[in-house]
Amino acid sequence: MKHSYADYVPAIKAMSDETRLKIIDMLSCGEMCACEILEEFSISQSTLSYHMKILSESGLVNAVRDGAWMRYTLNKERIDELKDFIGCITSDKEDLCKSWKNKKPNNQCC
Amino acid sequence: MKHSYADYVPAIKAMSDETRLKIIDMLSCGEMCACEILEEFSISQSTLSYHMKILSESGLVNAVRDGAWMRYTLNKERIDELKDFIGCITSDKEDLCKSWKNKKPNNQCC
DNA sequence: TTGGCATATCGAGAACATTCGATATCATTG
DNA sequence: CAATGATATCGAATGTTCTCGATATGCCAA
Repeated sequence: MKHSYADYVPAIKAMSDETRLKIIDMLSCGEMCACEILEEFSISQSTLSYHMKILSESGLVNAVRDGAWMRYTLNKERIDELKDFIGCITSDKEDLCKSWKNKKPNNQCC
Repeated sequence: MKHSYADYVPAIKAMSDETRLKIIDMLSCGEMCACEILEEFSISQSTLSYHMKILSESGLVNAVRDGAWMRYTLNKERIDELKDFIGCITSDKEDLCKSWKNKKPNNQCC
């Protein structure tokens, strides 16, 4: 698989915050609107808006306006891509490994 | 599964950096020492040491001293835990969802 | 068309992250 | 035990993230 690390940094950064992790967890149950989400936290409305922006700009969350409300859902495709990416970089890969290893005789370092 | 969001924040933060993602990718090929890793980057030795500290304190990477060198490996167990956690918070869960949804009649928001 | 509710943006302050060069520590080898 | 090489830590500079209150915008309903 081809991938650029930088392509995934915003999504991983989006997940690297306790509040946003909980929001993702909540959205896994299905669509929620901003004010419903807000009720579960002790943060200001502007702070929630900031977090929702980070989540939606990262691609992990879809945001659609419905009248006065914003309705949020998880972007499952994007989340699957991220999971695949993490699976990929944490598992052995013949080709890439050849270029990083095998440069030195065994067990010899610097 | 029981989990606390905060337990996973350091590991996700550790992954939210391009340099560290590449290091994880490199380590997926097997053990490497600091100076081998350093060769692949254009960063100072102290900066690499900082990144390796973040990775090892997050639990994603094992660090063992071998004489003058540090040998790094991926902590596959911890990585699997993280993958499980991400899988968990991004998939529907009967019990938790009940507490977040079903508070209001259908489709009614704030 | 005005009032009120939902959400977004702005500006500022505090906290945290990243980088570096300099220096300290620790291990090995002569 | 001195010299050298590998790694860690320190202190400072710079950039980024998170939070808030204040205010703006967008939408609906009377």
